[in-house]
Amino acid sequence: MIGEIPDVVVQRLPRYVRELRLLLDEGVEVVSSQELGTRLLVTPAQIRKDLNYFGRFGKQGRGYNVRHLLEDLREILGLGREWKAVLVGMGRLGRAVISYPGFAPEGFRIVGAFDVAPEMVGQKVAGIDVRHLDEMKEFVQREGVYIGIVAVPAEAAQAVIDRLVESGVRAVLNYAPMSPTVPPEARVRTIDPVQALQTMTFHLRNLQQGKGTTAKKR
Amino acid sequence: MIGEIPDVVVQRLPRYVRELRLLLDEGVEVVSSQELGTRLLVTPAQIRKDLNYFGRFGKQGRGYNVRHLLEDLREILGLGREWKAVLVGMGRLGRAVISYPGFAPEGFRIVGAFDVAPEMVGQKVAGIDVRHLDEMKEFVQREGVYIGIVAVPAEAAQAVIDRLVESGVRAVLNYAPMSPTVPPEARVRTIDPVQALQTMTFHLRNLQQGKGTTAKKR
DNA sequence: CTGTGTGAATTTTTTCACAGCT
DNA sequence: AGCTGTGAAAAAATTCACACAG
Repeated sequence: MIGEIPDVVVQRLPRYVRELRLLLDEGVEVVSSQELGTRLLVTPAQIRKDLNYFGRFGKQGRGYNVRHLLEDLREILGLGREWKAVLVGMGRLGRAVISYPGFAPEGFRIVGAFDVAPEMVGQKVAGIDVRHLDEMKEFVQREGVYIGIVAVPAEAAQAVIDRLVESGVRAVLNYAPMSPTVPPEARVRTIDPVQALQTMTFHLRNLQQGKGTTAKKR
Repeated sequence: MIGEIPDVVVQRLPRYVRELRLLLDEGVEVVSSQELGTRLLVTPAQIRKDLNYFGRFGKQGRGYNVRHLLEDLREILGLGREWKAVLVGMGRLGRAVISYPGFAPEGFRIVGAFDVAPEMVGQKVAGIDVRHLDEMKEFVQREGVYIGIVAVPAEAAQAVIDRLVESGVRAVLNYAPMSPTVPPEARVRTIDPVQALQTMTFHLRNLQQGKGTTAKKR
């Protein structure tokens, strides 16, 4: 039923979902590709094409029913259920991630935390027991976890990702600043704020240096 | 001199930079597009095409000098200097960002922090004074800051971004889960781990719900 | 020989434009 | 009349393939 969907299309769907929820909260019942596109800075044709990969959700002359389209897209993205995740790496970054309140409302629940540092293992962070990495495989398989979040130093990340995938994890959210590889049965996405900044400085490179700490006031 | 570079090319350059530094640290002096491509999961032709937008860095029959290519790419990306940044939003996320040790080694220094909450303003976090948002514009202009980092709730983010750009900021790193818009003189990039997860669940959607006892093998 | 630089070919992605449903 | 769904056209990105430099 769903054929081969270009990845670039899948990447856009979550943005549609989020905007549709805003529209729903605003009490909007029907939206045109035009209006949705304006709000998301996407062309109407692209929205229609994207949605068309999955079915015919619109009513000609009218637009899309916000509630139904939202529900359908959530279903398509597999968001109609809760997803368990494990987090590896309980350093500063890992602790920030496990305390981040943005995952749960979207159905992502961190159910296990792992590290190798003896001083971390056995602790409880944000209500979750920190276990030794060696217990991870058993845990992942017992709990049926398919998502892993990696917050270890870059040097250790590939090995951790390998172990996650070997344990049964099929989707990895990587916070380590490196380019990981995974076997074809798994996916990985890297969150890297520094790289995001570095792509923008390209366009800024001829701007003036700001005043340094020793600069005189003007 | 540098013509119109496709954005998709610029996005890849920081990855090349990072891999080249690793190679340099390993003592590798020369690398082929083949070898670099293998390490980054990119085709050799793509690497050669990308680099070609900026000049001829390679030696035929030999490859690219790691040190020189690294330096040249850093210069192209504007990474040969320190960039000041301001952070807006000192909630849980903002405090994690300001304490994140990954920015400074790459030349991004957070020099100012802003919030509107009276209980935050006046505090010092990670050695940086938290000021009221109303002081931001003056600060940004006095210090010559071109980068803003946004860690406020989604509802407030667009207004904050508008104020940043109006203050003179030209690049915004947005941590709020929303789709911001900026005028053409500025750039914005959004860091959104939830969306990253949501693009991956699409491929996982037919996996079993996991609960210990009903684990299934294949 | 090896591996770059680069036009040409191919593939992918986006946009156009309009028939047809409501 | 308004707006979707969708082929066709256009644009963009990627890959091919090879002349040629070291």
